[in-house]
Amino acid sequence: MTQQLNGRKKKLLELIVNEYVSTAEPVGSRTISRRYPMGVSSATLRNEMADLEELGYLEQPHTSAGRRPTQKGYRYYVDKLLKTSSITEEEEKVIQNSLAKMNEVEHIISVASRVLSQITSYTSLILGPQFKKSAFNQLRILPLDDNKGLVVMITNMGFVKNKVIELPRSLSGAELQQVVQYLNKKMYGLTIDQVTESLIKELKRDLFNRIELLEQAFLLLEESLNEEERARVFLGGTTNILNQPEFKDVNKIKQFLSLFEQEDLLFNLLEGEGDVCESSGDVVVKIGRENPLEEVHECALVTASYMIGNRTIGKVGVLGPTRMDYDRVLAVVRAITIHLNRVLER
Amino acid sequence: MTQQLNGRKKKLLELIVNEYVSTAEPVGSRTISRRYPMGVSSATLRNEMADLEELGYLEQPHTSAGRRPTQKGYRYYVDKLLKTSSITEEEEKVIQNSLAKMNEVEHIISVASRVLSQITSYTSLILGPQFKKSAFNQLRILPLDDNKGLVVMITNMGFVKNKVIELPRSLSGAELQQVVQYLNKKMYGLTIDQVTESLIKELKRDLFNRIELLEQAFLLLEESLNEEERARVFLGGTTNILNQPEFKDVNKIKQFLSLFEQEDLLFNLLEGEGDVCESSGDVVVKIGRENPLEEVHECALVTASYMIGNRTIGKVGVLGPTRMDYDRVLAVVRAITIHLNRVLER
DNA sequence: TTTAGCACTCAATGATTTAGAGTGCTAAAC
DNA sequence: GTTTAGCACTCTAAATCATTGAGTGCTAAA
Repeated sequence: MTQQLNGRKKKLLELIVNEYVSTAEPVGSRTISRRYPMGVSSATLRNEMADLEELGYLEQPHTSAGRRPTQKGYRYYVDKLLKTSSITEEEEKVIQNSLAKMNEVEHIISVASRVLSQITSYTSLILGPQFKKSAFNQLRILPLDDNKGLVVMITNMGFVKNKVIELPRSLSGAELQQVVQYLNKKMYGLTIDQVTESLIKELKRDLFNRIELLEQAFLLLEESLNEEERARVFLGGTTNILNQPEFKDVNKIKQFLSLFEQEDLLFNLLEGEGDVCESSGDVVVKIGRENPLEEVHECALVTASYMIGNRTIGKVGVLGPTRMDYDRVLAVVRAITIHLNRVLER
Repeated sequence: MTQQLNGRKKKLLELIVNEYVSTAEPVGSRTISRRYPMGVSSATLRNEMADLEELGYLEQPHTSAGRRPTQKGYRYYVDKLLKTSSITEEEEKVIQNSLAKMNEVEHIISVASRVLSQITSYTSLILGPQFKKSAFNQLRILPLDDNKGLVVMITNMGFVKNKVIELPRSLSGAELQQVVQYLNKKMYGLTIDQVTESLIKELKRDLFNRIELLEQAFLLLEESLNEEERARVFLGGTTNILNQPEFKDVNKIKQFLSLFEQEDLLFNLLEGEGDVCESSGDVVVKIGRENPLEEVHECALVTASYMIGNRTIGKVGVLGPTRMDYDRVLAVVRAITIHLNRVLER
């Protein structure tokens, strides 16, 4: 389908994309020949542009206007024409400095998200570390006073989850230890994902005679499964899109912004993709309708995974108009991901 | 300054506010006399309206337009004319049902915020429980393995904060217990607010010979002081304002929405006020420029405090245009607060 | 004090015009 | 065969102008 374009057409498409990205105005043959002398006249370019339109890479808003890239045009640009550039040293420094001092994971990520949106001036989304993908390490019950205790669950990735429960007096310390030991043995090494309801039922059965006493301790487990179903999505620069001329219509703005209030959609946006095609663990670009979600049909999404050790635990993304500075965004996303990996390694 | 208005003027102002609130159009004498027959002609109303304008309660966008309430007009309406109504049974049910099942505090509040914005169709803000206002209860160090431990800090309001630290092997279990015991004794009953840097320094001095070993444990304390400086602000319906005709200008939208990305501003908005005047712990209304923050000069903010026990731990608020349905919003905020108090009581 | 009547104001709406950027096509030039 | 100059044509965006109608303020009579 996607034919090979001759050199001049490639160059032309590239110029048009660049020009349109920076001006947001449909670009005409005249503009190109004036601004980027290619040794041919505007008439020639006109012919070439008509060809590119026929091939589906360009479109006209109306007959007597210049042309702008279609989704297919952007796709070709990203796949074939993009030269991987890198970010400026200054930007590099900004990233490094902002992430350097932080300790807490959530904090790091929220800062990363802010930096990402600032540098790109688009909207950033970062899918936080997913508790459920980390492996169970141990469970402790820490007596607080006569009838209260703190259940603490720790995962191999350093997540800690806890809950204050009431401890029936009738339970001796020794018994408690036994139960805890048993649970630890059974669950060690499983990811939280794998602690299914059926496993919990099984555990309960095994501990039949002590169930009621520890009903509340189990609550922690169950809540971990349900409530934390979706990791938090960290947003930055949600209003940046308002600077884009294509979003001057209030209804579009509304549709776009209300997306950010639906964390489940955001989660799917980030998590739902990257399925197979994410070969090298590198950056993925989804343009316009390539994304099933209607709200982003006029947007492009650039994502990458970040990891602790060799395990992917979340995603970094930038969402902007399809008329996006892909070159730059790709570089920034790549850089942020690398820094995030480094910092999270501790 | 604020003179007494005669009965008819009061009634008229009330009608105008109501009418303007529901239509968003400046209301003219004719409209009023047609829609709400008061036994007098439009000419009479015209005179009365001219008076109200002179007194500063009404204004005209331009000479030949109807009139709309000024900030002063709204203030008079809220202070003198508002009849406290209550919410519908259905709304009552919605609130009750949404909040009933939840356990975790954060979750409760985030749901409350969503419900609040849904019912009012304005933007809701809830200032989450403030860790720093709860009192220190105890600190524990829980050994994880040979060289790691989990520091757990628990407050009287059931907040738990923790951090994984490295434990130097050279520290014996008994020594550790001693240190922990000492810290507990020193800090018991203080609010986190009161654990100042100077106190930490003092503690460090007392434990001089063991400082280095526990440097990291102190980190938890220090982070508690700094990072969690501000409690989280939970938002709901941030895009609801886009449905309001007075916010059809993209720049206004931008200014308004970018407020929501600055948590510190939101924090001040909610916390900074309610200072003294909040006599009965009841609902507070701030209209337009009564609020120092420029971004909300065309908005009204309705807030109330919620509490655990008899201690205020956070605030509930609704932010909308000054042309707000005060009657309804006050009722809803009141209701939400009551339910929140009840649910948080556990 | 109230009201009818009337002249006047002004934003909003819609029609009309104009200007300019850009296209497609043709015929000549390379 | 490609490229180019020239030209007629198209269509939007901006500017101008006229119209409409809701609403006011004022005056004089009830």
